[in-house]
Amino acid sequence: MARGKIQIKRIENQTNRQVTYSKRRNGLFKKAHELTVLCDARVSILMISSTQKLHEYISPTTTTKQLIDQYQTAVGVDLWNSHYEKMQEHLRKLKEVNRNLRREIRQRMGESLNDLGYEQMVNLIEDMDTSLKLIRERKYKVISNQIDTSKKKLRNVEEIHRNLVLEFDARHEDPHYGLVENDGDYNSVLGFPSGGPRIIALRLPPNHHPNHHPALHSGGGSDLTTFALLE
Amino acid sequence: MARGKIQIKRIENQTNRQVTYSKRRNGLFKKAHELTVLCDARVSILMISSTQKLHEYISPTTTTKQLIDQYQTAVGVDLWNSHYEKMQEHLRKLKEVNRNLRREIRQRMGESLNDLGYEQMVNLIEDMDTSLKLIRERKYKVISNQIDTSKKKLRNVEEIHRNLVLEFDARHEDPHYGLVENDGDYNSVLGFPSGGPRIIALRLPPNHHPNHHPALHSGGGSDLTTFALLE
DNA sequence: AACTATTTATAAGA
DNA sequence: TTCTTATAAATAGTT
Repeated sequence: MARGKIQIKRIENQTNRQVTYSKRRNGLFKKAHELTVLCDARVSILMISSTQKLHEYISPTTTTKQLIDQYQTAVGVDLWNSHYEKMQEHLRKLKEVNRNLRREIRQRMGESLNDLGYEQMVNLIEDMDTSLKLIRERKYKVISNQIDTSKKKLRNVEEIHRNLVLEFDARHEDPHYGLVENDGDYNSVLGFPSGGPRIIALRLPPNHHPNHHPALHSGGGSDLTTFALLE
Repeated sequence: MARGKIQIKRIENQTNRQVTYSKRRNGLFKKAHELTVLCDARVSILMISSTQKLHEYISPTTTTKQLIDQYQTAVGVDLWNSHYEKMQEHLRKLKEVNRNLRREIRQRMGESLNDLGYEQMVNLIEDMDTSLKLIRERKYKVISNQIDTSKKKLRNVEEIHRNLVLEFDARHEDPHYGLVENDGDYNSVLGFPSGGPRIIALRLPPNHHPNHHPALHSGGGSDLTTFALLE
């Protein structure tokens, strides 16, 4: 626009094009900024040069993201909709499944029975009867397992007790023996809440017999001998 | 820039501002387009006026979405991500809820009982027992309703039958009477699957008695008298 | 929306 | 890139 008029068509000279791009870009950004200030408007300019470099202008009163968001709202076509669609669909299906699951549970709890036909109600009752039997069986199994475990624990404790009595008999001339910690309260061992492996520590006199009883496992270098109870 | 220099600051006169916005907007878009052509660049301009109107320029060689996508890639900040996050979270929660619902149903069907403690199992059995009672009560209620309905239908059919017998007695000298359609199969009326209102048509002789019986409603101009069954 | 005096942008050259 | 400058283009104020 100076020193000669130019045709508005692609500048073939690469350097020239680059220079013009740079100059006009600044001009454009300047105009955009003037518009922003003069007219209290918000402007976003994104441009990509023929060399794929990106430049942007954004009015100081806003952000590019904000303006793009507003653009979407105004234009109505949600630019990220295509990104969302699958997710939206997934969400919809999940909600549907959820609704159905909730209804099934409600019905199994005796609510929302209006949704069920007579046949379905009969089936539900049959099904729940079967399930209830299964759960009761399972309950009995759990109970009997616990009884078994308790019996084993009891036997184990009795065994330890016997050993202690033997130990006591063998060493009754020595006044230093003694049972420390868990002093004979075997009943607590039988309770339902099962803790970790229970340890009973027996303080032995320093010079104890090397091989006392096979069921007693001697602890490493410590003078505390430990007895692991069967779980 | 003509007829006097102006300060680059907000134009207070509303009309003036509007006019300037319009003029300069066109100038900006024209410049943007020249840049597009001259320099083989791609330009996107989004602008929002002080009156919240949106205008845009986009190089004919591209689309706004394309340019915004490229902008994102170049700048590295994913504009859509923040939009996703809420949805992702929602999705995650729904899946979790779904999982729990499924587990509850499985447990109510006697599966996955390993996840339940003894106490929980006892509670479940109690709960299911109660629910089962509820459902059975409901079933009995449905049955008794159906029985009531059937009884009503039966009484209605009997009434019609009585009327037909009376009608027959009153006209036994006329050999043209006859029952057409639904020829006496009252049992089918008692079946569980309830249809629409049942109609029994009785073909009467052309010159029948004007007032036969109050329970028989005469159909309009037709010579078919209809009997509506109570539902 | 058109006009036009004037400012501003910028093409070409350095 | 930046500066210079002749000239094209844009536009503020007016009609």
